[in-house]
Amino acid sequence: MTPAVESGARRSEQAASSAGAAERALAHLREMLIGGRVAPGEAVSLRTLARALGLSVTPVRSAVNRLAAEGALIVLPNRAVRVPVLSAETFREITTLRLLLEGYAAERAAELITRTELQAITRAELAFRREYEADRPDCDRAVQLNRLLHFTLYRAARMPSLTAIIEGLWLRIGPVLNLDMRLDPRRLRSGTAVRAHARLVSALAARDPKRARAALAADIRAAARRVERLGLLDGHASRD
Amino acid sequence: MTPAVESGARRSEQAASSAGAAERALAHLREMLIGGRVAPGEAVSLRTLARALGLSVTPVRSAVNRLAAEGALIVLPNRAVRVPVLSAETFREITTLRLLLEGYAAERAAELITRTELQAITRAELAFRREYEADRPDCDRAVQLNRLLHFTLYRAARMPSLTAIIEGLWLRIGPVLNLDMRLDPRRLRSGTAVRAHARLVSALAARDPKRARAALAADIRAAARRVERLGLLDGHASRD
DNA sequence: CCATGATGACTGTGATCACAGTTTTCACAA
DNA sequence: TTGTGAAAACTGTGATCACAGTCATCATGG
Repeated sequence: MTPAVESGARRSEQAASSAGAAERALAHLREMLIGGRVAPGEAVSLRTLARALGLSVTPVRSAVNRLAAEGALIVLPNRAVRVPVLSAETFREITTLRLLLEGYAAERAAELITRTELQAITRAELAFRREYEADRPDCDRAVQLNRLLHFTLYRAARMPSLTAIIEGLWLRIGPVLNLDMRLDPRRLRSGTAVRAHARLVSALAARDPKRARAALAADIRAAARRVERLGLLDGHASRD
Repeated sequence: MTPAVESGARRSEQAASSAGAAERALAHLREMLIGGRVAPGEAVSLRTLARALGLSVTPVRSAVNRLAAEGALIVLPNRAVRVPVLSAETFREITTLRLLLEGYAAERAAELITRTELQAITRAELAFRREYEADRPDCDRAVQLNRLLHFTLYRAARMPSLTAIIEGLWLRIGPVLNLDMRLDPRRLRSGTAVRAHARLVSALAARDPKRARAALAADIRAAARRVERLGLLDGHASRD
């Protein structure tokens, strides 16, 4: 695999994931982005990342290129790679697309969802609510649960390509959404989000497409409003 | 740039496009795919392609990876790269998404389109119709005009991310759509397509979103019906 | 004539290096 | 202290090579 004597590469850590190195780098970056563990505007270095993952630059570059193609990363004219800072305009466009696509997915899911899937969503909703009602909520876990809830819903629509497109959108808004969630002192979101989630679950149980869509739309719109209000976008009215 | 004495690489052909090598490879592949110049199931070799383009495998691999990420190419378990053969199911899913997304774009475009853009679309429509009414229609040109017509429409919706997503869908169905158009002895398509295009232009001129969407939907549905009827999909009822 | 096995030409992947920039840093002078 | 400039350390990119695996070809033995 390595022409030289596998000098710098860690073979020991390879056992962590049996997949290819490029896939591992991609998964890592995706997790960073949609988990909001990187801030918008932050620089990403191929070599640094490669060293951190115990890989060479080749698979890392492959992953970065893919993400850049989806708009989840940008390469500046300098060719430097950064996490993009969304303009208000771009953010609104993505929100519109989310309403269209995730709304459609919710409608279909309401018709096609299985009992098992509904149970999974219900469990996620419960855990999410509990996390936010806790004294010291764990942001990482809440983000993860929110994602689980949404994507089991989307997968229930039985349209893999649609799910993939939605994932692409989440990848782009992940940093701002979760930057927000981290900055948020307490539960600016939880109120509306928890309510919307509850309505969603109830609509799914009733197999009511319209209500499912409405509930999801409320969730999306609330999150969007919050982000815009906090001024995390490029038209930065960040007060301080 | 090249560590060795730039042995195999052609520096002479580089003047063709000033962009990076990876971008050139990507553009080439995209053109092949959405132009339908490669057949579904056809194999793609990195080294062969690199040699054809006068590049090394690195930029070609980058391009292939991106396309594979979008589903426009697939890597088999053998790791061999091929143009995917769409299953009927996948094709129907993409058609559904096209109706949703391109339909939405058409609605917005009907409201936002400028006079210049409308003129461009009108011109494309005229040229497209003439091409099909010709004695010996030029398939390549017809495909190109069709694409021009659709995408100036989508761009008129002023949602770059939406346009990008639609491009991704076209990339995946390009091979079958145009394989069809090449196989098609004459104008199975032209009738409905030309009619739909005409209705589209008229709706745009009237700035009527609903009619624009309906006309576009008719176009998409007609193309989908044709592909399914010809049995170009994975549930291959290919008679011979 | 057909089955079979070995060899050789392919496949993509990953590591490494050379390169051309850009950015940062840091020393030196005004 | 502040400007200025040179150098060093970084940035991504592309080419090349070593590798492991698959596939096809073809010779050989039945």
